[in-house]
Amino acid sequence: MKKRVTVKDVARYANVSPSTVSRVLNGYPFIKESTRQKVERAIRELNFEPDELARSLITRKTKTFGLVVDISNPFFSETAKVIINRARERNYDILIYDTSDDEDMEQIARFLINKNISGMIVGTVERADRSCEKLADEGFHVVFFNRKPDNSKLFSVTIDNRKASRLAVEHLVQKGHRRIAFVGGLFKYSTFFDRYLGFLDAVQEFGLHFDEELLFSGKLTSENILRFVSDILKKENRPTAIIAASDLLAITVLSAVSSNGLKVPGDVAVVGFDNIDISSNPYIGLTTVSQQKTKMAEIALDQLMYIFENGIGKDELPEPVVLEPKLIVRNTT
Amino acid sequence: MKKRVTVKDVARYANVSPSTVSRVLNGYPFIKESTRQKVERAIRELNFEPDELARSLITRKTKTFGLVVDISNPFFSETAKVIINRARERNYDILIYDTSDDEDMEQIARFLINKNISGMIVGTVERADRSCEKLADEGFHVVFFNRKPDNSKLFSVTIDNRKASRLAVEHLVQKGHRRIAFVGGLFKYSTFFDRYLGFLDAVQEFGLHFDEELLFSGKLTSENILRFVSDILKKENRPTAIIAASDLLAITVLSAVSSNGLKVPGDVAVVGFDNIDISSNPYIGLTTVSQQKTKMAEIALDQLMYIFENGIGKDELPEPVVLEPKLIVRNTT
DNA sequence: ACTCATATCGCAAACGATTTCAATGATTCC
DNA sequence: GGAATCATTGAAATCGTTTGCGATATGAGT
Repeated sequence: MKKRVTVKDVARYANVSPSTVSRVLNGYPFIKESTRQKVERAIRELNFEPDELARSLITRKTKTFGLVVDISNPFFSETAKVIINRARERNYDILIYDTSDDEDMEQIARFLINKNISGMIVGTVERADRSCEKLADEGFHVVFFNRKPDNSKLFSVTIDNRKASRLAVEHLVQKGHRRIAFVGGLFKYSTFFDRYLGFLDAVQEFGLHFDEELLFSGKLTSENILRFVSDILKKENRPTAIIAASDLLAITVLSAVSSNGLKVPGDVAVVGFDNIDISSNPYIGLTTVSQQKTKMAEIALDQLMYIFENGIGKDELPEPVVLEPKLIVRNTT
Repeated sequence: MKKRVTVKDVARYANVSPSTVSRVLNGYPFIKESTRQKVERAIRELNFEPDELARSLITRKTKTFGLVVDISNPFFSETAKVIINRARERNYDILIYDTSDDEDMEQIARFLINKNISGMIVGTVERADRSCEKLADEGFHVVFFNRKPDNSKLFSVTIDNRKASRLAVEHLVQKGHRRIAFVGGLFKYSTFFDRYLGFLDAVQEFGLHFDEELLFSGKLTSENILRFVSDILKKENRPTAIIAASDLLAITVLSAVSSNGLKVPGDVAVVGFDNIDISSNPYIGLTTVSQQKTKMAEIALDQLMYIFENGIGKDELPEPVVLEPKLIVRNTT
């Protein structure tokens, strides 16, 4: 059981008081250059690392952020990887709060605050109600990731989902498709809703016929999707392409298509969103609109760290970041 | 900014000293029943929750465990979900340590110990060297999950991988297959090695011809696998079935098969291991040997919590748990 | 009644940092 | 040259618990 080296030890070694050591540690401005050096040298030579526990006990904050996602969803586990590793490099910890269904954001925040956690990155959760804004006053910061809080001043990083959809349609139109179905998620999620809007945009832009019946937006169970796709494929003028609002959905669509005896992409083209890892597996080879998930993850974390470390002026609202979607063409179109 | 209620408040309210409150909190035996009741009532009425930070500062341990896995691998993100949620119910936290490649176990442990973390569940990492055993003396406990430490006294929960392989072969033999290929991972991982051994067992048991050339065990890149599968499928007496040592591998195998113009399961049958979520997607419909991942996750966590809370006697080694594999037949066989 | 063991509990010192307050020394200003 | 200012540091309190030690009370044993 090795002995811990504390600020006291450093202080004694450097011939100063513990307070001074602490000040050096925290970048307090009024320290004589020479003593700063002494202290820093002592820190180095004694191999001192401040005890975050003791530190947190008094400052009432930890270098830990919550990551609120559905961790078994590949899109999120893949981005979580990025966030976790980047956080580790910077000596922060990430606590994953797993949530599949919609939970009350404020309740989640309370849970994290109780653990003295300093902020959270929210990926799931229905929609950002304004309750989160107040939390900033308590020193708890919230950034949105992949979802755009409507009507709120909180920071978010997303892709331009509307444009993303347009990209998908454009690609299909170029391939000669005119009847395109859209399998969307629940519209209360901004992501899905925006993708739907973009779809409508494009339908109009390219002068396609809009058919209410080629649109699905219910609960995303396998059965629902299989049934819907089967139904539309049995119509006399069936669609020749299907856009699914996520890769996971798209894969289910693929199965519905082939179980109806049709070929992809010959009879029906399919495109998804997100570009999760499995989509690039040659067996799937899904054409998809990429989210730039790595970049998105990095920005979300960086922003959170920034406002945590520097605070946030009353009026300087961080501009939401909107990334460009990118079409990745593979074998399903 | 609400005021925190502390043991002091509780003490005053119950008319005892803080020490007594603390003792009640920790189940100290010599407390008069009547005062225990008083204190408990005070705790309830004041809605007191002990500050884990302060607690940890002095006890030098946290109610946090590390989970060492490759979090973007579906098998692990799916089990992580189980572990995280179960931990949360019990008021424990999970810190994910993401690692794709082999890192030194002891170094990871040191990292976690520095954060006052009390133990870890190890899912990845090449193999458990004995260095982890010493850590128990420092109060840091290690349990293995999905990997069996060879030659070590540490706790582990796995499935009977050897039997799992046998199950797969048996199933294929029943379907009339006699020439079966095996795509395994690196043998330094106990999981993969055991699956290989089970394969050999079964080859012998069912009197199959063993052909060195139908065996792959190199680095698991997509290219390697595609090439290998293509090669063996081009032979004049090609295998009629392929076993892949994980579902992810199996899906890649599927693509290799179809890109060689062969049909699954008509021309070639394929079976995987793990039963990750995507495998049940009808488009994949992979026949696989299930790991009982949920149960495995639960046991690992429970065991870790148990030895953390009750300590571990010098000589009572916890028996490793080995779960039964279960064959799940879908459309690839 | 007088030990003595055994419950039961409170005091005060930890744990390892931060932070307020005041003291000191140096510098500047008139 | 004395007052005022400002940079620089240390002493001590604090954060919210746990815990070693000692004090008291209680009851058993003789």
